[in-house]
Amino acid sequence: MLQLTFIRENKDLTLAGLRKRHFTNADAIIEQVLSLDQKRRDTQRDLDDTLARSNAKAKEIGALMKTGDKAAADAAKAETAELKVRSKDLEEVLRTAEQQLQEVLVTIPNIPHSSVPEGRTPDDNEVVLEHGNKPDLPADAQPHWELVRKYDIIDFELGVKIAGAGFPVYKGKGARIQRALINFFLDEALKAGYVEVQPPIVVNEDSGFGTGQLPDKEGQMYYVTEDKLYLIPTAEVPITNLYRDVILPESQLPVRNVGYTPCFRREAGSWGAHVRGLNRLHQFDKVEIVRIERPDQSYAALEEMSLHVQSLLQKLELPYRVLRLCGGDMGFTSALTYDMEVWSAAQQRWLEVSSVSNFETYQANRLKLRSKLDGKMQLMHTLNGSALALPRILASILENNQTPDGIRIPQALVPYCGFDVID
RNA sequence: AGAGAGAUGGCAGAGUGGUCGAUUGCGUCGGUCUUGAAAACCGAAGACUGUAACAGGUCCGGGGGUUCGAAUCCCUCUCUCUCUGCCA
Repeated sequence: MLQLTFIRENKDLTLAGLRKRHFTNADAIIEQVLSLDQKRRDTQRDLDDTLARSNAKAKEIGALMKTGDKAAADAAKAETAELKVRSKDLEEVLRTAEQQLQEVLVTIPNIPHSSVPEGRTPDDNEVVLEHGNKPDLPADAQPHWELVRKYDIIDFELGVKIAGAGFPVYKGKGARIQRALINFFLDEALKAGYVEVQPPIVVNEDSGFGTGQLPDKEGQMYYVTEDKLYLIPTAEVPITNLYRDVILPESQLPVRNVGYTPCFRREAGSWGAHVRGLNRLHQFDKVEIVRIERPDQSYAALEEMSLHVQSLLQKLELPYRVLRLCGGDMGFTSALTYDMEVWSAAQQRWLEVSSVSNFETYQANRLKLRSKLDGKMQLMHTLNGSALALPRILASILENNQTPDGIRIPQALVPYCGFDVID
């Protein structure tokens, strides 16, 4: 959520940012925010004034009671009735204004960083760099959904029986390579200075709101109605919310956490031609890195996270590219996002395996995540990134490394797998 | 799941209708002392809102109520603890 004072003091900047996002109705909505804010503050002042007079009267009555002047006390009591009615009314007006303001504010996305490219669709994203050589596969190379059947390492039909489409069953070396990838990613993060956490994989409504999934992406999450809990779509939600309503001592900054969790996404209405096999699932595994930074350090941290993710891809010997998302393609809460995509040789397409974002104070404002720096209380910057999401990594490893004798496991992963080929 | 107890500042823990934003202890920070540290002593310190700055307002788990006045009384929700039951 944007800060009200920021909008108030930087109206033009705000509008320019929203335009970059191709956010419709920006002018009208900002006008509405400003007028509601004005009303809120005027009412607040009236109310405060009324309450101040009530408080004074109450004190006066207390003093009169003490001296035993009952008649004077009763007279003073009579004077409070009007103040009471007035403050009740004003409270109601104030509550309504605050509520309306909140309702509008949560519909406004984050302001893009100045380096975010102009653009409307994924085609407008900027390719920052490409790394590695795309392998030349023989003509009879198979996509991963054929390969997993051939080597019997993932069973999609069995998953349908147990749960439904999009819930695969990993078997044998398929299960072991999943476990290997998770451990590899976690170990690499530990080496880079991250502290491992194991959060709950369900969250309450406050948590969903804190990181921005609610109320915006309600339909994207599985919901357990009986207990009012959401299955997490990413570990970003529980891990970042560890710091909700927290004032971090300066000595604890920066915070670096890494966590492995399964992730659940309903993906309602997004099933189509491009989602075969592992390309899009309802349940998948992911290792996530989360950081909390001083505002002046957050963009350096973002670059560091990007390099960390790239180092993982390099160790896995996967060709990849890094995109800087354009204004129209960025997530609602982000100020700057890098997407990492690996080359999937048999499908002949790039697959997104990581998204690394700086949210600046957007999440922190909802979370009330602050720190006192240089004697001033201020919102911290939150960042997160996948490091990494498993299914598409696996898809790419399977496709890129297929040989007539089986699938070669990347060297870095062999110690974790305990085998060097799937055959 | 049943019965009972409880929720107060970073933590511990007072406060049961009126100068209580809240005693005290520990912890934290600053100072004195010391070559330095510890100890001792002295002092400082909540958050939000608001103002040009003061002032003012709000906050004792959440919400509502009684009262001129609520941390304190009433209702309700949530959570925690203890005992019993069940269970990885």
